[in-house]
Amino acid sequence: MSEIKISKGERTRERILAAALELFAEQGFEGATMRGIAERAECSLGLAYRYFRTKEEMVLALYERLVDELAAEAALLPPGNLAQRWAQIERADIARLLPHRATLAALFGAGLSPSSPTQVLGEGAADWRRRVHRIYREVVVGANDVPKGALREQLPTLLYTGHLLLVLFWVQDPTPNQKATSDLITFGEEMLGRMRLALRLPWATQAVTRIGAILEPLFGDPKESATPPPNPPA
Amino acid sequence: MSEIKISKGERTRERILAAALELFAEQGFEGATMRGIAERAECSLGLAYRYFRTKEEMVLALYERLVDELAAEAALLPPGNLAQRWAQIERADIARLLPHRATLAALFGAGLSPSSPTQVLGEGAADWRRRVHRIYREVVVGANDVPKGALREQLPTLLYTGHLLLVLFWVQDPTPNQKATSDLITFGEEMLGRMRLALRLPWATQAVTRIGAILEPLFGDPKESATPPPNPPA
DNA sequence: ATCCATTTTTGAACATGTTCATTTTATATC
DNA sequence: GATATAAAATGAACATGTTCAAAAATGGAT
Repeated sequence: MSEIKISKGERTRERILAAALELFAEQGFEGATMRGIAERAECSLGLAYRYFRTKEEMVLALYERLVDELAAEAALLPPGNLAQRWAQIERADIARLLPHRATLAALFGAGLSPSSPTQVLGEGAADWRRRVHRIYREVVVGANDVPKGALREQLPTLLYTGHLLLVLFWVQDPTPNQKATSDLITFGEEMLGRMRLALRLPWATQAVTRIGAILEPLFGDPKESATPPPNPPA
Repeated sequence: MSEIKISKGERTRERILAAALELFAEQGFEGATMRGIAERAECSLGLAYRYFRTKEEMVLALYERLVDELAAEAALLPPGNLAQRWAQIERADIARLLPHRATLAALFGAGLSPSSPTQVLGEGAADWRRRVHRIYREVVVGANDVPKGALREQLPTLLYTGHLLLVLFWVQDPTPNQKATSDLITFGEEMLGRMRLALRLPWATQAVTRIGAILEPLFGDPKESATPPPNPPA
């Protein structure tokens, strides 16, 4: 067998992660306890913390895996107009996330707290944020109806923002079968379909550029400009 | 003194809440401990839990107070076009929330988890969600440039959604002085200014109506349609 | 004043996320 | 093979959110 040497630690880490995801699926994020995870992984409590600094980091590991799958899907996307490509990938993504809805809800809860170490928009997540951004760049570049120019720079950021909002919405969506989310995708698809028409209006183009510029610092690398939200003294 | 009889419990509750807000401001949400709060309020740990079922509920109490202030601001809003009214109230709101940014971040973190008892979009928050919705209805109704018709029903929902997103964005905004948020408000103001022009396009009107319809179930009363996100077996 | 019911208050106990000093196991070096 | 260095693993201890049964204070009716 020509297998790459896989350290014992790697295998243990995998075992723990598997146990964690099982328990998350069975009992939800806060229902699953670290002790329970360790028990199912047949290891001690402390060991779990050797491989995952925190419970949330386990969800983050799941998310990274899901991002890889999303990238694979995007690569296989057939050519077409932007609306089709966008809708298809969003629908596929939502479907793929379905078994993990409750688990991801935890990420989109705690992960949105700026103080959390697993902050979705923080330092720790910068790498896969870049990766997702690249995915949407591909979605745009591969479309056959996207005008050239500055839009090519801003559109991926906009689509990425839309994606995050869509997932956030989906996690909260109380309608049966998350129909509202589905409707929202269809709606977005139609809107994107009218894009070329709308971009005839000069202020529409300008609007896209501006909102892209505003959004960018949030999704770019958090640099020295990053301000941890202090509580200014009253 | 013609004071309304105020029970001892009420006073204690107030004392605990004050202590909590102080500590939140000084040490952030998770920095502040329930024991610390109880100590500063000069009461026992258990007593704090008599008046607040959970730590998050204290933040919720703060938020309710802030919503009341927002309502007061809205009532004093001078007449004008929708764009002006909207921008003014958003700017005032953000400014008012500033001292509590880190504290509110906790709400917008944990509160977005569908499993949280203090869920922003859940049963417990339904009352003040209705209240905020009513505020935005006033903002719309009081504007002198809003066309009649279905829009009058959908616009408040849209503005409310925008408000939530804006606050969410603001809490995360890493730019110095939250400049990006400020830019976003200005941008929104200009867009609303072009509203009448845009609504000449029939599909634009239709778009607003549709997205309003999609969003409504999320902000309406959560009824039997509410589906707590289960983790379907893989 | 006395008694009773209600409200208020307490402090101990529990569950769970997290840390850490220590021990055990694997791996490389002689 | 013996030994030393690094990796892996342990379990006790800690901090904190939360619960709860019991005690203390309060207030009204007799």
